[in-house]
Amino acid sequence: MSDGPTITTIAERAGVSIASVSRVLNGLPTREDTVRRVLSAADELGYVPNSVARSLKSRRTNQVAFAMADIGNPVYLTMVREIQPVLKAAGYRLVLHSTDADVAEEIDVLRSLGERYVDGLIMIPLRIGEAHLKAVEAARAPVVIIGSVPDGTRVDNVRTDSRTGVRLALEHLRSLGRRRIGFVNGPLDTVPGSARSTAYAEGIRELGLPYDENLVEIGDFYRAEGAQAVSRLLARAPDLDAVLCANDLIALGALDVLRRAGRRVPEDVAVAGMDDIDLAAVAWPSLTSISLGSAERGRLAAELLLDRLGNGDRDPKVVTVPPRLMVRASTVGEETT
Amino acid sequence: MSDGPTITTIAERAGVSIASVSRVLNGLPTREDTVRRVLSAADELGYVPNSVARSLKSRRTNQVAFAMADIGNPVYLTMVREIQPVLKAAGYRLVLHSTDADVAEEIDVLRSLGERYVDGLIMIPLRIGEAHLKAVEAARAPVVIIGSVPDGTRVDNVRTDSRTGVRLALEHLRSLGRRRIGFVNGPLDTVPGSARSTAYAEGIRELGLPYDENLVEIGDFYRAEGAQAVSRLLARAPDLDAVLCANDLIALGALDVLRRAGRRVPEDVAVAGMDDIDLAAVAWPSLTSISLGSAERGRLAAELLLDRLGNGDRDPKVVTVPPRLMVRASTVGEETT
DNA sequence: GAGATCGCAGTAAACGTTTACAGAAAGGTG
DNA sequence: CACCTTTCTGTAAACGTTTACTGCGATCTC
Repeated sequence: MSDGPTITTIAERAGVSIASVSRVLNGLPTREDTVRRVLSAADELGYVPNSVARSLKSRRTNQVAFAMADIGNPVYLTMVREIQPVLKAAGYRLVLHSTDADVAEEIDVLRSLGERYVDGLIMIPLRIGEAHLKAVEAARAPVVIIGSVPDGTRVDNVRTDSRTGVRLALEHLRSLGRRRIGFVNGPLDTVPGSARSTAYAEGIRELGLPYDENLVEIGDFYRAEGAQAVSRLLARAPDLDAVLCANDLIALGALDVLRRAGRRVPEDVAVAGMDDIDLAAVAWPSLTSISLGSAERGRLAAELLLDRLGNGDRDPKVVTVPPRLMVRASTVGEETT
Repeated sequence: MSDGPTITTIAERAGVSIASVSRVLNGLPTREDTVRRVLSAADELGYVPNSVARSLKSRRTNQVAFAMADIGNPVYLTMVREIQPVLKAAGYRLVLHSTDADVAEEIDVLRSLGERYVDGLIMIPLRIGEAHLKAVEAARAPVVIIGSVPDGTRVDNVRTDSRTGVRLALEHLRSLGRRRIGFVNGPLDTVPGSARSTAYAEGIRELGLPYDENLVEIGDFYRAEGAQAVSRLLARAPDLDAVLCANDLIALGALDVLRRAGRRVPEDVAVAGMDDIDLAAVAWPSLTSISLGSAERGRLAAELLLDRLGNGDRDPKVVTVPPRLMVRASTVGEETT
């Protein structure tokens, strides 16, 4: 593990200057004979260029960071899986940050862009407040935010339309004849939580159904917390005939709770989730879900960032991925599987 | 997005030399007055130190890489989730590599350590051949391998004992009275595939059962491929009363296939998997599995690497995580859930 | 054959830090 | 008061690259 060879080592062995070595290695025009000597010296020494030195000079690191709350969340995982190959193909490495949805940590990631250890950042904050927006605008490297930012914020942005998503789900449930449609949400101070809350209230009214606050329960976007919230909901509104869950993890918890409570899905209670995670298709019964295009959002974010890296000062772009209804057994029964 | 301030900028503003700035920022003894001037200049300018320059000088990047086949695999995901906080607490960032189990890519990751963009690497190769071992020994930065390497290889190594794991599972199934125990494996040229294949043959004999090659089927370590393999197995050995799957994804596929085939689990066919992924506990029926301590292996690998980074030339360590049997409904029925 | 042109290679500066070394100012000692 | 410490600061080199500039020998042009 001795110190590796540098261009200086090569230059000495090949009997040329370090400038020539650099030129050869970068494919700049050089005399045939010099090229040969340098290349064979580099080869014999097992030379590998030092990327740190190169970065210092070139001011590019060929690294991009992705920051999300927790890679255990299937949605973020899906995004990582899409983002990575796109970046890799473009010659970038991926640095992963888990922020535990902690605002201070997220701000810190933005601040740390000043260290210049990455060329850009893709971030998906659960909550977006003033502090975020200020930090984003002050960021020292290009940033792409996944999740709606206020209009006018000068940052590349990939969004989905969870309002329409909720509406799609509600219409689907209503079209199956359901009238007592419960809603299990995550925290209201999160971006998706607040959007989906509003959308549920609106959607219910548009369908001509009465808004009953007993049909709404708030937990968190995880399976266990979701399951508890569903239990509470079931206690408060035992007559419900459908449950819309603000994400699929909650919905999976709901399937469990309903099964244990002896309710048949979908005969007694139809269940729909959101995000269309991989698990939705393989759960039992398979889960009807609103796809919010996680994979596509990830890919688009990566592409937006690459585009921005190649072209520093174009205007910020906003890309919206439309939600799609994925109908499966948890609302319409097995026959369609 | 103008170029950020450097210590030179600060030095000018504070009217001192760059050396003083550096000393103040690193907390070296300095006159009170100088400290104040430098700090306030740094503060006003929003200075953030350039980590690339720092790395070049210090020869440390505070980055560590983790390379695995595919982060979509729950086992690797679990490891990432364990590794990340350990590294973060020690001040390291995580660089993620997905190699798609491609040997050339894995070798390339090892080679790229010469670029010195990370201080160390944790790698989990699916196959380990001569080329790997050579590349590992030649690596220009500390490496920890998760997965058994041949004895004598000079590298830190975290292993599990899948042989014992398979035996635990077989004994469990036998103790439940099962005699026709099928085995669905992944490719034999992989490290786990070959180990588990041998272990199954041995284990069956030790239980005094006849080895029947009709009870063995090979697919791949994924759910879909596993399901197909289970279908084939079921066709060849319709009388089986238990299936051991070489990982949990295969086992989840098995649950599906058996349900569609009208076999009750576990009454007609008991199913056991390996890895004890999160999903095993929440599947329906919940899945009996051999835990191979993925989380623990990840954590140990990170700790080994940190230890090595702090202490370059201790002898390589080998740590083994013992397998544990997690009994759930897919072998013993619902009552224990 | 003299001067212009060209292809190539070497010197040196730069990227933004850290740090060895030397020098200056201030204080203490005889 | 001369000298020795001590404390602080500045100069400069170094980390490993890339690249602007300069210079040299060879080829071309008339």
